[in-house]
Amino acid sequence: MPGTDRYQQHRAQAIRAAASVFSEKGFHGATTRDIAERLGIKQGSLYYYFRSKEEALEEVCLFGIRDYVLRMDQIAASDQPFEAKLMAVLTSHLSSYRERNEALKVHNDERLYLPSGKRTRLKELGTHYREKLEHIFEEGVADGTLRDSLDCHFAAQSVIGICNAWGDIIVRDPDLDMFAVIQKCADLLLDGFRERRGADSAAVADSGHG
Amino acid sequence: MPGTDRYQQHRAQAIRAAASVFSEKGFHGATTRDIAERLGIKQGSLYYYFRSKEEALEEVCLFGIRDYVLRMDQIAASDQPFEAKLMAVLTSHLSSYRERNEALKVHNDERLYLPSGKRTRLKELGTHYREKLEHIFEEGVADGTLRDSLDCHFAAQSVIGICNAWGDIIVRDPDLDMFAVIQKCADLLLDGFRERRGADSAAVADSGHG
Amino acid sequence: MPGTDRYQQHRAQAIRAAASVFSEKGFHGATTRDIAERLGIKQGSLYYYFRSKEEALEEVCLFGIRDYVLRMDQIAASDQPFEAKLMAVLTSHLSSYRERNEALKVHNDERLYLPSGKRTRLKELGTHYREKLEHIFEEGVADGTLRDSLDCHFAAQSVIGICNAWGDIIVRDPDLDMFAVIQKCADLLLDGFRERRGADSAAVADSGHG
Amino acid sequence: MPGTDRYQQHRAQAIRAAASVFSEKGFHGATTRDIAERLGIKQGSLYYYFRSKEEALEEVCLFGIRDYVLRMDQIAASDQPFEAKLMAVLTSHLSSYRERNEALKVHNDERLYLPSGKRTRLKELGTHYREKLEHIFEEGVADGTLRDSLDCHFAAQSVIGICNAWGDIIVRDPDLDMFAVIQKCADLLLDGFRERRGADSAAVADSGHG
DNA sequence: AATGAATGAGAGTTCATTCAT
DNA sequence: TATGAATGAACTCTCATTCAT
Repeated sequence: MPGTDRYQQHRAQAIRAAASVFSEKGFHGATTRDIAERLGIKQGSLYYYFRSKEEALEEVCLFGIRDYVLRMDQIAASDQPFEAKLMAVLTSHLSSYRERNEALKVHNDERLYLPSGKRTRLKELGTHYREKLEHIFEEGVADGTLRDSLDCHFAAQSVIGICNAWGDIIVRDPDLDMFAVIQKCADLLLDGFRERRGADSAAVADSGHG
Repeated sequence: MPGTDRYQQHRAQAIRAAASVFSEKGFHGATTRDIAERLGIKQGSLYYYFRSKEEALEEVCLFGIRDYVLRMDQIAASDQPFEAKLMAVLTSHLSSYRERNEALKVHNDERLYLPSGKRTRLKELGTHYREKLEHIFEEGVADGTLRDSLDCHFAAQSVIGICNAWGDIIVRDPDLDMFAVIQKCADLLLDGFRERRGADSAAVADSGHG
Repeated sequence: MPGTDRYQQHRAQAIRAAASVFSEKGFHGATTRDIAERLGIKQGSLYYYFRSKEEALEEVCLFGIRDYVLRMDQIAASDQPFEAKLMAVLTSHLSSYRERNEALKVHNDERLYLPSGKRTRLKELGTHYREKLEHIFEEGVADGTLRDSLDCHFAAQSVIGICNAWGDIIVRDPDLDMFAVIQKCADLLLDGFRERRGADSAAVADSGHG
Repeated sequence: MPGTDRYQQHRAQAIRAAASVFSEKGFHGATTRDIAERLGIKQGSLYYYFRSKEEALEEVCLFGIRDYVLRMDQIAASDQPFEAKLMAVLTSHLSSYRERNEALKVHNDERLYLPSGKRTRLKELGTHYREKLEHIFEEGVADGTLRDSLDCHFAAQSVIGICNAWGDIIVRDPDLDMFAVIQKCADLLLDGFRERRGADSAAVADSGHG
């Protein structure tokens, strides 16, 4: 009997189990038995929670970006300088991976295996995320923090790309210092790798390093 | 299965067909029948060219990074300033994707499905690539082009990450202007997004970017 | 796959079906579909009872010699004169075939197709059987029933060989009088085919050797 | 161009190769590629010598019993006492195995996989062999060498059974002393295992044993 | 006289899914 | 709420066979 509170709790566990298995073996490489085993139930019982393996993937993907998008909304709505928002975005994105929120990885790598019909909601959320991020960049340009010439679409995509790349590495290497990575990403995104020849550049380059 | 020239030619075509299918559907999502069909032969005949589906994946992955690593060697060995080398790396990496070399994407996304034994050669090549790239960054630091404080390992990983992220986008959107992307990536990596406040920043910002 | 009673019962039926099919067509000539059909289930369902066709063969072979060896133990432990034990052995062995225990035939003809690792248990049981039989012969020699010069190893192998040969014939010809065969085998094994002439027979027996 | 002498020679080699492979792996377990490899030619080329794998089996079986039956004819036609003929039969049969005439083993174990139509010739030859052997026994009874009560059909079958059983063992154990086995088989068949209680019997039982 | 290349049928096996209990 | 049992479709892979060369 769905609708129950307990049912929803169990279902959430099922989604997490599916996320874990999908992220390890990929959607097609994972079996419903794998998922059931991780949950501690039998294969057939899984269908009490999902109508199909595909629905499981759908739920995992949604779960993966839901709070991730939510946090972006919060960050975007907050009243901080650009640099702080960027840090918040990086932290939110990368700690998603570290908190074993394997669902995000699944969303990134496996969502294409959903039929396009079931992908629209995800696409909307993804677009929403990118647009918010773009908007943050636009604000940065407007208030003079960022270069006038900046292509904010490019910037947003690049941030997402870097975060996902480092996210994958972080997931695979639990000893990696996530906050160091976040810091270095922020430096890269703000100032790049090149040495500043001007007098004041040192102060800028230093700011915020632990 | 001789080392005939014709045989090797056909086999190369088979590898390309496999790359194409794997990149579209993933290793587990793709069927040997898919590959055979793309090649215009019957399913069973594939096994004239590969001992197994897994061997096909192996060959695709190797094919995917072979010349990619080769080009990196050439770039690293060349006698150019850092900025030029960076541009060359970005161009090589991203045009790998544009040239429909789907094998690179497959290498990135699917190589983990190979048994670890068959992955060592790939790992070596990948490490070699990253080390060469790191070395380019180290030279950049040494000659004063890059910040002293730069973590070259981080830098190399980030470049690879950004390239793969944009590579995926490029593969999916054939109308995207690849050279514009390359240019913007170079700008990001060199100078970041932040506005230069100092007097001299103009000189830096100028170099050839629109 | 629990240790349920019902499950074990069904599995036993599956083993018997496999025995029947293997004995008819040989291991490689039989298909899993054949076995499933004889069981009245669909091909894929067989794998609920066996992990592989090979495991089915293994189980059949074990089933084929298990009680056969057991009966030998009982006979060997019994307190009867040699002739009675011999009769019991022949009866046990041949009626194994008549009782449509096709598993024994499978064990004899197909066990070599098992990987050597899975054959050790069978080898042990087979050796055990032969040794018990040898021991019966040794007792026969010791109590004066059998010739002093008898090679008991040869004798045991020969009994097994004759039984298997007649067993094959018996399986194929259901009208054959099994007890007549048993009797004649006993006669052969005890006294051979030659006429007893009394005093002078020795001269004849010599001719033709070495 | 069949009919040539060279062709027939090559074909004979092909038959022997097939015999070797079939005896090792069974008819269904062997592949045409296996046979071709043993011959040193390529898979497709085998069809220059056989219309089908089945025809290969047919030829092997025929080859396996042809000279075996021939030798039986010679033995049966010869003018020797029963004991000598028996020895000749045993020697002929068992040395067939030792001479790596794997074809005989194939005939025994695999002929049932031929369609019954193609089996008639074999059946005739087999029957012929058994009848000749039976006839030898009948002569032995007639001349008083063998018991009056002997079932000659049973006797012939038993001889064949024992020979095949020991033949299998001999094939697998190249160190086994074949002539010792022949001698012991002869003893068994003539006099059985039981001790003779008559005064002179000791001499008989001893004769010929090393 | 032999082979490279291909084929198609069928093998064993896996797996998402169903359903009575 | 969960499971044991079964299914059928699909998959990877093998193999006897063919045929142009």
